[in-house]
Amino acid sequence: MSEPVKTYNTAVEATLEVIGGKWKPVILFLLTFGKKRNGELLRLLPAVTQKVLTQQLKELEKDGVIVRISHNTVPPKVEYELSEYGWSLKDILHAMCRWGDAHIERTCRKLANPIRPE
Amino acid sequence: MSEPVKTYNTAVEATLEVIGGKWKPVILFLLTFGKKRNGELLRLLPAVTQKVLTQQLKELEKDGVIVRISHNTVPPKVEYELSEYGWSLKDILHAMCRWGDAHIERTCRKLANPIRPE
DNA sequence: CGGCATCCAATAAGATACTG
DNA sequence: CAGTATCTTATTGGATGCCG
Repeated sequence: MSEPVKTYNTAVEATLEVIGGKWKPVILFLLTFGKKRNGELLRLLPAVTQKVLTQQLKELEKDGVIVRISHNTVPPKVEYELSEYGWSLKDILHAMCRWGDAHIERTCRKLANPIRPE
Repeated sequence: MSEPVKTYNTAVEATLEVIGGKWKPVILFLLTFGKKRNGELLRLLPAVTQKVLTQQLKELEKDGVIVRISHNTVPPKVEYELSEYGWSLKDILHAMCRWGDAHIERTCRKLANPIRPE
């Protein structure tokens, strides 16, 4: 009944298992600029629904790359932040950001509301 | 009828549009070790079917990061290689490989047939 | 060998309503 | 505010057979 030990053919596959979700790299990237609340993430990612966001956050938490901080207040306040382990993804995330910038330039597309550190 | 200009909220999204497919980073990573034939890729990625592989390769070609080389022989021979633009993804791919190595270590999983340069 | 077409199953995502 | 539950639709993926 216990999980069989997973094997991979390339190490890249192991990485994808953690950050391979459609929105995970973007969420993690946003968190490199600091803690974010659920509602903030929804505003920053207009194309993502509450359901999908919750799913992705739960998986990221289960994989130990983010931490969920629930303040017991009324109204509720929940914050998400990168865990120490999550910070080890910074190189990948920022490389993806740099490549994306160049790719947008190349394809004549646009950054609507470039998100940069506050 | 023409494609509207896409806009993004983060540059990371633009990157994901190119390498966001489930197998794309792995395929690209394998190609950093040199040209590969269709059949080779199928062998290296036992979990991927011909149909899915073909799809991913086509999209990568359309996005300009790989090149399809079709030799007009019998039997047919088709090779795929990184384009010059595709090589600009190297930093991301190798960062993903390094992180995956560490993650496998951390989670006590295994690399079945570690793929390294020939 | 490499790849396409078809059909069908599995999974992911959207809409809406409701709750502590 | 930050979710959950349920239902429905859309997208993705597997299996099989055929073709240049």
